[in-house]
Amino acid sequence: MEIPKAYEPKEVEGRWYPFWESRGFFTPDANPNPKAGVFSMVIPPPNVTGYLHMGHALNHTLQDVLARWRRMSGDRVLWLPGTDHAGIATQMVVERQLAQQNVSRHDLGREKFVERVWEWKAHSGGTILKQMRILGDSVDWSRERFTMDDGLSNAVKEVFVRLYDEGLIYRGEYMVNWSPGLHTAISDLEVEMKQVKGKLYHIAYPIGGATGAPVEGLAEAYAAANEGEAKSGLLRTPQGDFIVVATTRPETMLGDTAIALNPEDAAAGGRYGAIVGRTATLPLVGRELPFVQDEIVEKEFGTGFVKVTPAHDPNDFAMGRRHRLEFLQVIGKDAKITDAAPEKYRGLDRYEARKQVVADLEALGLMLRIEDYTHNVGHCQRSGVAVEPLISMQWFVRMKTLAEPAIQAVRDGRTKFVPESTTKIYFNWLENIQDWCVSRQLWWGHRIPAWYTPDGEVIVARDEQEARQRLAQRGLDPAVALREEEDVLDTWFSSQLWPFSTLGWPEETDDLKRYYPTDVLVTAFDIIFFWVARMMMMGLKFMGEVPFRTVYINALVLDPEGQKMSKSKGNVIDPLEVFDKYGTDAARFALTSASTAGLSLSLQESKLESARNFANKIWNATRFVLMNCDDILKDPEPIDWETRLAPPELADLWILSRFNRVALEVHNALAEFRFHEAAAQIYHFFWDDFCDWYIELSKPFVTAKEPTPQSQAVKRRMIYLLERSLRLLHPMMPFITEELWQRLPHKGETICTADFTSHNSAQLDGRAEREMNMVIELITRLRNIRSTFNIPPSTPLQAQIAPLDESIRGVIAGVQDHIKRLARIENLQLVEQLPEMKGAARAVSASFEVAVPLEGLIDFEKERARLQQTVEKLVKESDGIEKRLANADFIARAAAEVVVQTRERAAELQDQIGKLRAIIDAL
RNA sequence: AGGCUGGUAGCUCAGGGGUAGAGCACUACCUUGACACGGUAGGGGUCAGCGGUUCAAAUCCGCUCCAGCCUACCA
Repeated sequence: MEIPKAYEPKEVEGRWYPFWESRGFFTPDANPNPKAGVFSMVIPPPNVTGYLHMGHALNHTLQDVLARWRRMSGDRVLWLPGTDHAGIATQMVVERQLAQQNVSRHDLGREKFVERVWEWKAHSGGTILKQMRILGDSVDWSRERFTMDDGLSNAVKEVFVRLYDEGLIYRGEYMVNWSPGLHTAISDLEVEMKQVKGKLYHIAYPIGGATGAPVEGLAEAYAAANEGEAKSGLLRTPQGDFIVVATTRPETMLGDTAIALNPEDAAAGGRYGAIVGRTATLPLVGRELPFVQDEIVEKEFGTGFVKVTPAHDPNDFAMGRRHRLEFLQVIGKDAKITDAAPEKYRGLDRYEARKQVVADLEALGLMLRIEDYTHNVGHCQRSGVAVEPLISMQWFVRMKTLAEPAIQAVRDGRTKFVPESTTKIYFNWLENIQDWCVSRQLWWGHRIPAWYTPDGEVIVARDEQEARQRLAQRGLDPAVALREEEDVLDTWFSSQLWPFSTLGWPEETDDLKRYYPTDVLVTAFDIIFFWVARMMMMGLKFMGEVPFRTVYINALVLDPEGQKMSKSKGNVIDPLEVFDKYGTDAARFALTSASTAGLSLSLQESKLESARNFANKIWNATRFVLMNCDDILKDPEPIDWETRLAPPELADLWILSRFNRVALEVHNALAEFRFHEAAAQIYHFFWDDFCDWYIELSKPFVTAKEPTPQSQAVKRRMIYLLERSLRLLHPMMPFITEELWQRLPHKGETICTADFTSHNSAQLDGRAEREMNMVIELITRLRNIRSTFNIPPSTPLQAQIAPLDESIRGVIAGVQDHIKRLARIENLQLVEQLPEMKGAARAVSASFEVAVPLEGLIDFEKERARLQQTVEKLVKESDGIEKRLANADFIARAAAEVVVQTRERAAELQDQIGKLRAIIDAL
C-alpha cells in the first residue's frame, strides 16, 4: 500500500468535513437510540462580521472535543451554531462601504440602509461559519440561528414587553455614556477605561461680586497659601475672596451650577466655614453658584472644593439630583459646545473649547496652576473616542431584581463555574450591578417595540396592532397616528436570550423541552458580564431554570511572549496560518493540551511542533500496521476482537491494561474539564506505551515471514488497540483519526459516531502493569550500562540477573527473549545471587540486581583516563564552583558505583577527584 | 485604591502534605525496513524569600518582594 512517510495534513483535512456535513452526522436527530442521553451546548455566537481568531480556535476546539466525546459516548448531542447581528460593528462595516461611494446612511434613509445591511450579510457575512468547518466544528447546521431571525426577533419583543409590563424596563432622562464617535448611547460595559496623561487645572472662582476684570498675583497667593503642609482653597486678597477648584476638564465649567465641599469643611469652625451663605461667581459666564455640602467630596483631594457640572459628569449628576441643582447641557451630542454656553464658545469642539477656556482664564489671571495629571478616561470600546457623559432620554433595564436569582443559582450550585475562581468575577459584578441602558441610536438591530401618540403617550407592545389595543384598554383613542420608536436595542439584549430563543421560545417546541437547559457553556472570561450573567438572569426569569449547568471559562490566548494579542501591537496570530503550517489536528491538540485551569495560555511554537510530531507518530504507527498486517486486513472474516486473540503474554496483558486505564482517565478528565490531562494521558499512552514498547516488543511477530498463531494474534491485538486508540483520539484530532480509521477494519460509517472507548475494567491488570514495569526497568538499566561504557550495539553482552523479589523470577524467565533483543544481550543468566565479579558493571533496583562483565570490552585504563579528563574539563570550564562540585560528585559516584573494577581503582579515582576538589576549594 | 491569579528545569507550563514532572532546548550514541516530525541513554531544580502548623511542607497558614489581570465616582 502506498502511504507517504510523513503525514501531510493538507492532503487529508480538506476531505472529511464535506462528508460529515452531507451525511448529517452532527445532528442529534441522527441518533437512532430512543433511550440516548442528551448533551446540549450553544455556541457563543460570533459577530456576523467576524473572522476566526485564536480565541475562537481555542473556544471551539474545546467545545468540539466535548461534543464529539459525548456524541461518541452515545448521547444525542446538540451543538447549536449561529451568529450575532452585532449592531454597531455591522452597521459600521456597511457605513464604511457606503463611504467609499461617498454615500452616508442618511442619504439612503433608514429602510434602504437596513436593506443594504441584509444584502451585505447575505454576501459577505458569516465568513466565520465557513472557517468553523475548517476547524472541524461538529455543529448541527440544520439548526443554525442568527440573532435577527424572525424567531429570535419575536423572542426579543416578547421579553421586552414582559419586562416592561412588570416595570423592569423603564424610559427616562438619565446620564448615559454617549459615544460621539458612534452617535449613540452605550452601556457601562462598552466603556473602556484608559489611562490618559492629562492636566489638572486649578481655577479660581471669585466669591460674591465678581467684577470680571483681570486680577493679578493670585497664582502667587495660591502658591504661598499651599506651602508646606497647609492646604487652602480659600484665598483672601485685597481684590476680594476666591475659592479654587481643580478639574481635568475646564471646558465643562461652562455648565457649572454649584460648588461642592465636604460638610466637615463647611461646618462652623471648619476649614471653609467662612463661605457658608455666600455664593461663587462662575468666571467667563457670570453665573452665581451656590455652595452645596456633600459627603462625596474628599477633603484631601485638590483644594476640597469641587465644581459641579450636573449635566456632564456622573458624580455631579448624582449631586445635582441630591441638591436639586440646575442641569445645564453645554456639550451636545456632537461633542460641541451648545447654545447654553456664552456665544463665544458655541459650536467649538470640546477640545477646542478647552483650549479657549484655559486661554481666557489665563488672561483673567484665574488659572492658578496647571499640573500634569494621569487619570482614567472612559473611551468608547468600538470607536475609541472619549465618552461624553450626557443626559438623554433612553430605555433602561432595572437589574437588581433580575440579578438576585442569578446570584442565588450559582451560590446553591445549580450552575457551576469552572474554574471555580471565576465565580468571584461573576458575583462581584452582579452584586454591584447598575441599571442597563439598552437603547441605541442606531439603525441596525432590534427596534424597540414602542409607539408614541401625538400627545406623547408611550405604548410598549409586541406590534402596532397590540399597541392600539393597549391604547383602547387605557381609554385612549386607538386610531391616533402612532410613531414607532426609532431606537434599537443593545446587541446583547438579544444574545442574552440565546440559550432558549434559539430553541424556539416563546413557542414550547420539542427542542426547547429536550435541550434546555444546556449542559455546558464554554466561553471566555471577558464576556462573563456582557453575556453569561445576563443569560443567567434571562434564563431564570423566562424559563424558570438556569440556562446551563456548567460554565467553562476558557483561557485567553496570549502570544508566545505572553502578551495579549492586539492589532495595535501587531502580534496577532492568525489561526488559519497556524492550521496551514502545522495542521488543524495538531493545532487542536496543542490547544487542548495547553488548556489548564489558568485564565491565560501562551501559545508556544514548540507545543505546536510537538503536536505535529504526534500526528506524524500516529500516522506512522498506522502505516506500520498497514504495511505489516496485510494478511489480517484482508481476512474476509470480520475480526472478532475479543475472542480470536491467542492467549496473551505479559506484554499483551500490560498494554490492554494500560489502554483501559488511560481510557478511564481520559473519560474522567473530560468529565471534569481537565482537557490538558486528557491530552497528556493519551499522548503518553500512544507514544510511550504503544509505539515505543508494544510495537517494539511485537516486531519479531509482526514481521515474521512465516505466520504463526501467535503472530496472527499479536497483529490482531495491534490492530485492535490502534483502532481503539484512534477512537480515543478522535475528539481532539478528528481529521487524521477519520482518515486512518477508514483504512482499518471498523464498524460503522464514520468514526464520528463510533463508540468512544469506554474502559473495560476486566482488562485492567495491576499485576501485569507492575511486572511489565520491572521488565522495562531492567531493559533500561542494561541499555544504560551499554551507553555508559560506549559499547556499540553490535557487541554482544552477557548479563547475570539476581532477583531480589521472588516474584520477578518467573516474569524474567517468561520474557527473556524480549530482554535479550531490546537490550541486545547475548546471554542472559538468572542466578540466585550475583557472584563477586571484577571488572563488571552493576545496577541495582528494588526488585533485581544485575551485572554485566566488561572484561575485554573496554579498556579500563582508557576509561579511567576519560573520566579524569572529563572531570578536569569540567573544572577548567567552571566558573560557578558549586555546580561543578556537584558534577564532580557525580563522576565520583560513577567511579565508585558503576566502574566497579576493583576497590583499588575506585579508590584511586576517588583520590584523583579528591585532589581536584581540593584545587576547586582553593580557588 | 481595592480585589483576583501567578512566581516550580534554559524557555513555556503541569502537579500539589510523603523519592520533583511534561513538551521544547541541551549532551552522548544510533541512518536498526513504521516514523530523523525518529530511536536509545543521559544531564539539569534550595519548587521567589522569611516565619509558622506537622513525624513530614514545593504543597496548608501568615507576612514580604516581584509579575500579570480585573474592578473603582478621587473631580
